[in-house]
Amino acid sequence: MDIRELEIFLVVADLLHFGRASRQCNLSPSALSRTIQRLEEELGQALFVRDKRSVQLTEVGRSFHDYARKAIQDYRSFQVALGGERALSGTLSLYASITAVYSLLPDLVEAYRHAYSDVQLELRTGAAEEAVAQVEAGEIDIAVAALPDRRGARIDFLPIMTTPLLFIAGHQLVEELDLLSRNALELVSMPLVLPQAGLSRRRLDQWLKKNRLVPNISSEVSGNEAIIPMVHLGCGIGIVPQLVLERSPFKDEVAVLSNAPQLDPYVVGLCSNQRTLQKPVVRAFWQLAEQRLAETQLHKT
Amino acid sequence: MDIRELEIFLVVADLLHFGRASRQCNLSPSALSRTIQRLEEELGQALFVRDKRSVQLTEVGRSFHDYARKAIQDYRSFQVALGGERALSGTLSLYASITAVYSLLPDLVEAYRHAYSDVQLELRTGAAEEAVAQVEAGEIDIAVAALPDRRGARIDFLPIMTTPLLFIAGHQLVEELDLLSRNALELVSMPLVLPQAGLSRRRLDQWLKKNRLVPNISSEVSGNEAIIPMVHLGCGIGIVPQLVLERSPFKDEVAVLSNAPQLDPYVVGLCSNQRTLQKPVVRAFWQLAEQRLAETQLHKT
DNA sequence: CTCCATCATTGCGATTAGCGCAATACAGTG
DNA sequence: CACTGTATTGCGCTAATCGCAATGATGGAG
Repeated sequence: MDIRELEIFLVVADLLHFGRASRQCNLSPSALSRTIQRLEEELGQALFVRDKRSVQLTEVGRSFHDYARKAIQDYRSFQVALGGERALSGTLSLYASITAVYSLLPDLVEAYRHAYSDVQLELRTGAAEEAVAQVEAGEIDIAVAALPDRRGARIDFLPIMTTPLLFIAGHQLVEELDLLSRNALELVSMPLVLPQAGLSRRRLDQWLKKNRLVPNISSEVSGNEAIIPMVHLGCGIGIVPQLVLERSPFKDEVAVLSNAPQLDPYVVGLCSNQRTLQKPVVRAFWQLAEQRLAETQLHKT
Repeated sequence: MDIRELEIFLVVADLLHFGRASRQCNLSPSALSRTIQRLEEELGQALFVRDKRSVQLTEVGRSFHDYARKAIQDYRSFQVALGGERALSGTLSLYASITAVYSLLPDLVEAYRHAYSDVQLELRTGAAEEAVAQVEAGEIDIAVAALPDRRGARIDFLPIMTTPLLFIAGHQLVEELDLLSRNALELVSMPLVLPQAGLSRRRLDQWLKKNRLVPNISSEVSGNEAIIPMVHLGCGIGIVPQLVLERSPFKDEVAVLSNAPQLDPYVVGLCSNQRTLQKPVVRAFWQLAEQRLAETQLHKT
């Protein structure tokens, strides 16, 4: 009977759907199922009736829902009261992909430093791919990076913004190959400049596989930022997140191909493992981000 | 942050002594120390000041004490409310040594059946030694037996009563060897009837070792109950818990040797492992026993 | 002053619990 | 009847937790 298990229960009780709940909790379906089983065994009462097709709360489940909400509430209040007593101190280690350093980080870090000036910050930059691994290993408290498709265990993500994946080409190449009048399938047969690995590469590979195409790769580079100069040099068509393009000094030297395949957008956000996320210094950063996110959402509507 | 960890914290906060707290929690000192460390890390604040010679609560520790007590209270209330909604049902498996079946069990079982008549009881009897093993293996919910000196991990005990270990001999033997006028050291040099294993055997072995004596074992039997007839037959001096002697049909046929070594008394009580003790059916039995125990204590005073 | 007892902590090996993956069971659908 | 969607279960693996033994530090006894 753990705070985390209570939270998991609340999600299931809210959604009444194990699969969706498991995704929301960043948990495999089996783990979620067994978590609920554990709770039910510990209480000696069933919390849900699984009706082969639907999930409903039992009477006991409803009582437990009240209890769980209150218990979590109490715990959070206590944590807040604790934070009020003493200013946070310690070290917060951040890891950010270059993409993220340009976009999200300044805002967040400024706000954090303003609120918790006693916390010493440690910022490391590197490839987005590495970020998740660092978080999993506990080397880093929070990574600010693109969210991978597949999430490891005990990792929490906080999506902050999305940015579309754009196909770009140098102006000269656009004219040479008459790129603007071609359809998506034709475009991806042109010479491509791709990252060796990473999310956008996987997205393209998925799309190619779905359409049974083999890419014509003119060059592979590491890192999204490096793609843009390569494209500028006319090596081929590149794929970059809009966010990266906007911050690039070459952004006016390349053209965006609007007649390109629609890949799923890049999602950028925070990434931390659930264990270190318990640390107050870390949780504060996370909650600050959530807060700013909520404000932004409100602002939009 | 687990209910159990909160309880552990409360014990430490109450006793302000890690060693004693660890014994009260049936935990090794190291495990207890690390449990507190975990809590402190999770909260990001120290709960105790370890002053090289004394342990004191910090300010945060006092707040946490309030929180923990309330959280446990809430949980217990919820469990009670749960129990109120539906009568307990299921199976409770008990294991009792013969000694215990005669003494403690009738009271407890009757009270339990009266309170929770829907629970199906399963009673197995056997050697006291085996009881703890069965509990550890999870084969049995609760054992009613003598408490072993060394307790395994994750096992909870509830001492209910103590009974002294008595040296007994057949009347004929008392006269033959003039037992009543001999001192303790001489007595244990006489032929002895001992259980092959078990607590009373270990107690005697300890005493012998301390006094650098080698026993003169006339016969070894299994089980305390069997000792009495053997003693009655004049095989030698036996050692039995008073409780066993009282219930024995031979109790008038043997004499108690008051001039014998004083061994630590037998402690009889409940034994369960902390995991199955979470099951409501099991916890109910345990709490019922605690309740009756408290009433008895009150009665005495 | 030295030796010893006490007490919290830490290193280490072993055990347990919790997770993800893949397979399974089962009901509704095209 | 194949197929999809959904919860569960078998299994291997990793991480958490425990007990034992050693450590370090401290105050009291001889």
